[in-house]
Amino acid sequence: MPRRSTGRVTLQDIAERVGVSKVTVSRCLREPQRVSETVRLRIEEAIEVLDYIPNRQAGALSSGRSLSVALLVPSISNSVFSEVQRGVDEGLREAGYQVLMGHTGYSILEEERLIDTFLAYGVDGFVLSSTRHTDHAQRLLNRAHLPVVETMELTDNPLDINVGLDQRVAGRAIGEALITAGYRRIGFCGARLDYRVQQRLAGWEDALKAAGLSTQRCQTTPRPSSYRLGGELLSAMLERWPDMDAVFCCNDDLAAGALFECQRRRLDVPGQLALAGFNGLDITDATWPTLTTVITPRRAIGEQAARLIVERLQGAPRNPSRHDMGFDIALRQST
Amino acid sequence: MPRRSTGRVTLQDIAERVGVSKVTVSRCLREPQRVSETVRLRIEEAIEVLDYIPNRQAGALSSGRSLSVALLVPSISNSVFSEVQRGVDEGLREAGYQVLMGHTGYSILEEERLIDTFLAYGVDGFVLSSTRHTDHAQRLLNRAHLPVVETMELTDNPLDINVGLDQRVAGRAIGEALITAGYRRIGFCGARLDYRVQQRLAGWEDALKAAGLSTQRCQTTPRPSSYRLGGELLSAMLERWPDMDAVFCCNDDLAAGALFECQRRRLDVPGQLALAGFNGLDITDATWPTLTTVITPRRAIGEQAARLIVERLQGAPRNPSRHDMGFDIALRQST
DNA sequence: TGCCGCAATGTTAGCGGTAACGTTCTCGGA
DNA sequence: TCCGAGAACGTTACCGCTAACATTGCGGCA
Repeated sequence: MPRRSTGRVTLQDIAERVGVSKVTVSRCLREPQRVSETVRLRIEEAIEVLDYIPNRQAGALSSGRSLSVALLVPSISNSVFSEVQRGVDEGLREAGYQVLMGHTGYSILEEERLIDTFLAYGVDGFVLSSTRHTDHAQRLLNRAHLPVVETMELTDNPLDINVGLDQRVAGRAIGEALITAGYRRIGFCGARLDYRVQQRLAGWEDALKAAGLSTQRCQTTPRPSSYRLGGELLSAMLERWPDMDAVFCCNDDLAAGALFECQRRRLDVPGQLALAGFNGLDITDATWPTLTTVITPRRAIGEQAARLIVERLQGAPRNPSRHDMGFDIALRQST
Repeated sequence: MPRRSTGRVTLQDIAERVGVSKVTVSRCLREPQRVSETVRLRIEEAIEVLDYIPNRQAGALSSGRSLSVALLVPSISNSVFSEVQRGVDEGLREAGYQVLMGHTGYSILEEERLIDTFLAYGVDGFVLSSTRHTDHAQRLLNRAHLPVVETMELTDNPLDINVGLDQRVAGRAIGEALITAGYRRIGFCGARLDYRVQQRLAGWEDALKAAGLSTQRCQTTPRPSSYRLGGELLSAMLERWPDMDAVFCCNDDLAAGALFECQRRRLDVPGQLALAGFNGLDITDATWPTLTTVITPRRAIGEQAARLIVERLQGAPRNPSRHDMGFDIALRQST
């Protein structure tokens, strides 16, 4: 007994109904202008009537192209990446590609696992949100000969394409902005401490050292960021360094949490303590006082990544490149 | 000239290296206990050495199962759904399924498009985050004979499985909580006005009417929620109804934004105005004052959805059902 | 001794598409 | 009249994997 089909409508069903071969139907879907008007109309009608849904697995298997691209982000709940995702999604959808998203939970091992999974699914390209990967992951990506974009931070050794901003320069810039604003006893508070946060910390140190200021007021933890953690870290810092006059928080969540803690303590911001965040999330422009932050071009990063991937998928040659998308300092009420 | 292969390592390559047929290799991957120890070890070694990655498209095409499930959420940036996503993801991954996520932007037309896309990709099931769909989407889902879970709200007419909470009852509960706390001139502010928000609004009206209170203080807009919008809506409401003593915001983003606006106006919360939100996002427990809210079991909803999908994928019969996951009222400092 | 059963592996025939090449037919120009 | 070029459609052979069934070999038991 032959294996029975899944029961779904196939190209063959359309072909039989119209009285042509299934290649003609396939052609009609991919290059309509190569099929005569009359046949095309009848095929389109049959597709409509039978609710035909092409089987992409079969198509991909046969053509070697899946028309999908994987986007790996560290965390879905972190709104930082939802903007990147939007940019990527929009750009790729226009070109007819579907974005498949995975989240690594900030773990390069999990990233490796996902790269493996999505390679198994036959994606045509990858957008990663870091430049740090396991050796095995790098090997897999190199062997696959697919376009790969590493986003968010910049690196001197891109796997392929690199789109992001210099996190260290940005950290230095916000440090300098605080110094320019007159603050002298500036703290840093950081959570998670992934590579990007470390870079921001290094930039903050650069700025303070260049101005001859102490970099000792530095409170970090490997725990994941959250509003509450921002409050906790700030409390610990106020305890250790009561004279602190400003804090650069490694991201906006911590900064907002720190602000709430100040409100709880009836500590005037920026009168008694100035606060700065990083990323430019919506909340920084909504709180009272509004929060000074570094606005990162996340959407633009996503769009650029999509553009470069599409270019490559449409035949552009492999050409390792680095795209610095810059950043903006938004000086707001909190400093 | 025959079509050349993609150059990727295939089952055949492994088979040749080990000196067995490719079926044995395939079997070794799917049912290791059915292959002799010696052969198994040699196959595993070959897989390791050659960095073999199975081609899921081919596997899915042949077996009719893709080991993937689609999860459609309205918005990725809305942290409400990231918890659902985590629950779904965890549950499905354990069972060996990959979650493919799509976002509908709160549009049922876009949902329809995504259902079509993911059917083309051959997913084995769907988790939707609403009970509202286009007719065509419903037809597609019914015809596909796949397990489908509609989450978040409850419905009397589930497509298949329904896991959520009664949004109207929850809206009523928070209304009653405000009344019990002594508030009498209670407002409602809502954005987006999707079905769930409408239900919460109806619940709020139920509560107020039952207590003989006026339901006129109701400010809504179709615009999407944001912190800033919460501030804008509150401003408009204070203008129209200066005597208002409490506001139930349809979600936590609006509530937080309203709180920030109160701080800006030096309006004491809850002294001069009480605020309540909906969902129980992290921020509600971090602000000063902390925000009263309805805690929805989003993670549990996701986990339950995953459990029920897996059950069905493992052979349980179709059995339309409704699972009320309840909610909790968290009375905090803002009321 | 012969036969059965089972473990281990192989053979065959697809799954639903698409690339590459073949065939048919029409039509215009030398 | 004949030939050649396209347009329009068909045939064939895969893509890489797996379901279903076939085969082999060995041990145990009547």
